[in-house]
Amino acid sequence: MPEGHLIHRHADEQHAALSGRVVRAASPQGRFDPRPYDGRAVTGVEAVGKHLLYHVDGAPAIHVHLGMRGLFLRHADPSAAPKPGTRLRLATDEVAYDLIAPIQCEPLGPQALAALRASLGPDPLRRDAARSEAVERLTAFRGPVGAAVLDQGVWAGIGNAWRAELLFLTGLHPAARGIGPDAAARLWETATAYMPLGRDAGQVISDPDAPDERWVYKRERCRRCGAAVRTWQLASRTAYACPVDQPG
DNA sequence: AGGCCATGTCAAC
DNA sequence: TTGACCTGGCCTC
Repeated sequence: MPEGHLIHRHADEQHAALSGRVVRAASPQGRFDPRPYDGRAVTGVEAVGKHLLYHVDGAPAIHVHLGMRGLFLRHADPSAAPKPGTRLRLATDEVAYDLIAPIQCEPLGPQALAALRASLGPDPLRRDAARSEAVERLTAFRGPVGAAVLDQGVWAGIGNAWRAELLFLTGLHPAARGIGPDAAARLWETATAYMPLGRDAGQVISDPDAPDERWVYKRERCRRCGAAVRTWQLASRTAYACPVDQPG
């Protein structure tokens, strides 16, 4: 379930395991050329929204996007055989990470890297995200707030589950338009408060006292008031809202 | 065993 | 607007 919180979790874990180490790189599937990376030192792994970036000494960065189905398999024994479909394996003497079914795994030079960063809005999980810019980009969006938060150029890292839960927690209806700076700031505060909990727990957390529960996402009834949750398509994804707690 | 859907995104029609 | 990506989880048979 790769929304931003899980991408950051992968980045944190792999940064700790790979950064400062020389790695073996391989592509059992054959759709990525590992040669520029094999035997080189990883200098950092970071997440920007839902994108992962591997910085490698003397080689272009590796840009990975998991999409909906991509996943990592971690092998505590780096001599373990990878699945045949493994796009990329990065391994040290201690651990191997196998990348399966990403929508993107490509080398990225400095210019393309800068373009990628420029295309993304502030990420609630990054320290360098500025609240003022987050408010500006959200209030400037022409369209419903439920489409704005899924637009990675507005805010980066939010997916469908976080959209549903963050809008609920802020009391905003996904179809609401013309969100003002106060509401935008409250939504941003909610995102920066909850998404780190989700990163640390490895799942969406919208109630710290009930980490496995959701308020409206994929629910028949609102967990707070019991009203029937409304669902409809918004920005090509299923939107969820409580008609009582998220009035029009 | 097999069908369908999913937390995402983009290129091709 | 649809297909690709080509996995995993859940459901039905």
